[in-house]
Amino acid sequence: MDSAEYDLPFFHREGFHRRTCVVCGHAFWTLGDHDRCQEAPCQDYGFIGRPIFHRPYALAEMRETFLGFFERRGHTRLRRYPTVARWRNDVFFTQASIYDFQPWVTSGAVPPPANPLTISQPVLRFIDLEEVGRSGRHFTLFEMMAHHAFNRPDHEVYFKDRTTELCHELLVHELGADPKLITYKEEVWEGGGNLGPSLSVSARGLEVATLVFMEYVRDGDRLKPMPLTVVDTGYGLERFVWASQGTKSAYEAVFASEYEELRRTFPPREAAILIDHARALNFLLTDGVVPSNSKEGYFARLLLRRSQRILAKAPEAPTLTAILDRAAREIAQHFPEVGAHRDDLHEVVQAEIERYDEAIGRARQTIHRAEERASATGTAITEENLLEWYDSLGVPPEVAVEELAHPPRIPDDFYARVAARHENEGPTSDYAEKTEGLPEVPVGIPSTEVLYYLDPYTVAFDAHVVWSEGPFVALDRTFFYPTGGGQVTDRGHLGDLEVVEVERQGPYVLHRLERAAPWRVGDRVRGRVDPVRRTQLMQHHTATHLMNGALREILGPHVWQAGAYKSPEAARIDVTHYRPLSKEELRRIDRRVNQIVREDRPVKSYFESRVEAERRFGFRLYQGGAVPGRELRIVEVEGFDVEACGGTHCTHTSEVGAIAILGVERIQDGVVRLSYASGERALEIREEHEEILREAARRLGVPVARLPDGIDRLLGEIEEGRKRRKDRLKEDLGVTAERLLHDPASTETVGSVTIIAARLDLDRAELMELSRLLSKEAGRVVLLAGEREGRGTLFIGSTAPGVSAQSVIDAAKPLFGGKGGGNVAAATAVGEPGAPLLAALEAARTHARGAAGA
RNA sequence: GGGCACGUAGAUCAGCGGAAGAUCGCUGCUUUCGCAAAGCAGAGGUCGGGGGUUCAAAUCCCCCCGUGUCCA
Repeated sequence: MDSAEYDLPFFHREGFHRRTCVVCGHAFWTLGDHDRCQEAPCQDYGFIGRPIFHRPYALAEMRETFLGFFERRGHTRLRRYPTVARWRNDVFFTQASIYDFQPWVTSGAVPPPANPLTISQPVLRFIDLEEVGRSGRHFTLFEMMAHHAFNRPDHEVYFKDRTTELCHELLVHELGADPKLITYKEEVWEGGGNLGPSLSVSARGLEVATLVFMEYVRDGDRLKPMPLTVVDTGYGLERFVWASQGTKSAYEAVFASEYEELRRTFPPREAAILIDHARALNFLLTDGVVPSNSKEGYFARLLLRRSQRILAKAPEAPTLTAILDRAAREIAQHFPEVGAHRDDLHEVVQAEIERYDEAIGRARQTIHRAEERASATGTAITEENLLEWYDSLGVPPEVAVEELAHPPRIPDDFYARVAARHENEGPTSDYAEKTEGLPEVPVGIPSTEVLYYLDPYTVAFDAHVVWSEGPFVALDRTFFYPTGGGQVTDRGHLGDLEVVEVERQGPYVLHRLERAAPWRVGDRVRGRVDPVRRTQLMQHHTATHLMNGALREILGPHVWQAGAYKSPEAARIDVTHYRPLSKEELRRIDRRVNQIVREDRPVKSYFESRVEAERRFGFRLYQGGAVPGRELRIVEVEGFDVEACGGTHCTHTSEVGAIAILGVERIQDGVVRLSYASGERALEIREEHEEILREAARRLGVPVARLPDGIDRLLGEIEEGRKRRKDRLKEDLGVTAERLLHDPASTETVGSVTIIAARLDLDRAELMELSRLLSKEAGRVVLLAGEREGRGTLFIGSTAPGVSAQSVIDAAKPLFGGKGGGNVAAATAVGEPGAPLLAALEAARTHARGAAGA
């Protein structure tokens, strides 16, 4: 990056000089007399005991100071976004304040909610997990304070110069830092194909802020200017608080009395982990993450189980829920949604603790059995076992070691070795910003005016073609709803041609036709949306909102939508929940949604400013993920459910018709899926189901009401028949056994051994069973030959000590081309088709006599 | 989303190529006024489902389903 990028008028106005750090070699700007950039590790911490700011600030006070400062300088204060970045598929969590505005706002597709803006965004950094409590400055969750500006060519807000000036003013004038302490180190930021210069702001060894200027797009080796430049700043609130207090670690400054209370029971590191995790968990759980074994849920589980493990060491410690409540009280002062719904949160946590206990309990048995086996075989439990148990059973090594009488040493690089086990795993193809082969619409084409929001019932309209390529057509206006928000595409006709798919491409709605479009730009076409399909989609979409509302009402506010799909045939919603739904819960949900339908509540769809909508409804709005834009489209089922949603909806709940729940399944740990249908489809499906029931009842010859009994009876009969056949076979074989024992032709005695030989028409399993009956007493050798489908089978059983069934079969095998084997007690072989089975039986007899006589 | 482990009697599990087992629970009998307990006898299994390899599969291989767990 060209050094001119950093040569800001502000630096010259204020009299900064540009230096080069003698340690890291980076250039930096300063008013002081530094030869180092003031950032760790080039510079040791110098602020411990020597605060950077003019007085100590508490967390809330510092947050307010920051936001107020930028508000007074023309920034709009925004509320935080959820910590779970449901609106993106490349990450699980919001990891920086700018994530709130990616990709739509930063790409220019959607105007920013305010410009410039300031925000305190709680962000999660699981990468730092191991450092928490160790480094003194890392947090799993921290508040990234930021001011952002988005500059278009026709509307420049501010960029590098003003950003740096604001930062400096904050540090020096607002917080009273000595201007000579501060350094602005030149760095290059790059991410997602964009890059630009950045300044990292440090004082006395502590980096307090990063000022990033997203300015270029990488185009091969060259840099192209971005149409929209972005000021992306990040100020660590916790670091500011720490810098103002100069305490030994950041935790004391940030968590104050909370931390002190835990320190009475725990050493510094553990106290820090507990309080840090409690804060992160409060946000995660409030934002609808349910602990589970995959995706977002796993991180909640990780924090929860880690905390629980620490707590288990100290019986006198408060419970996890108590610690969470304590932390929530602090957080709720600024983020009131975090303090709400405590009982529900307790249940989620309690359920997870129980599951953890169960997992460890199960693992304990496995560990004990493994140790018993090891001591029996004279081997030892190894480090490898510890790794295995952690990986597959979830047993932390220190827990495993406690269970063992002769434990191995826990390797120092335990977790590194766990990571190594996972090294060769397949790639996670997450970054799926799919464009699905839609054609690019050239610049300059007027964007599509979408009409379906004006009136979801209008299905016929006239419009003009503004662009077309092959089967794709863009119109100046359309009533066709494109695939989006889990609602599948409208279909219908443009002119005489069928519209098979409608999709959104930036500001355009593209209609895909059954074949190439015959029209030219400017042609007028008649559009007709398939009204039956549209109606069904609207009913399913509105029904989905009703389900969502009822689920939250009945299961609790931890329920968040984790996905939804509405097709003309049926709809489904996936929600976060920590246990399978009971029959009773399902019944109540069914009753409730249908009650709301009958109540014929108005469903209002309207646009409202984000700020106002969030103020009125909170973050519950973002059930389908955060929605961009200054204006939100709100779909409100009066007094029941409100969501930000772009779909087409009924205007009254009664239009949904009946809702029929078709199925519930646990699609993943922590996520439950409900399938249902409404309107005509509900009736159709009910009819189909009834027909199936009637037909089943007819075939069973019972009335529908007695179907379950009928099935029981049928199954009972099958079972009984099976048992009877088995008994009969046993009986028949018993008779055969008696006959053989008393038939001199088949029985002979050699010394103390009785040899029984016979040829029978039985299969292998039957021969085995018969042999078993014949050799109940010791000193018997049983030689049985059977033939089925032209292939002879020989079965040998022996309870005579000197006669090995294996060796008998080996002696007989060559005579009938037999293949097989066995052990001393039993052996079997099957011969070639047509081979002399009797000769083999004779050979077996001869061998048995020899062995018995010897 | 990926790796690993697991799925055998009502429950907990053993068996890991050659004739399906143990413990607890259950049923009956003996003993007892009764209970607990003990002894004896017995019932209870498509070894998660489907393919394949093999003379032979609970056991080895592949696919699917379910559960647990670790990692992103």
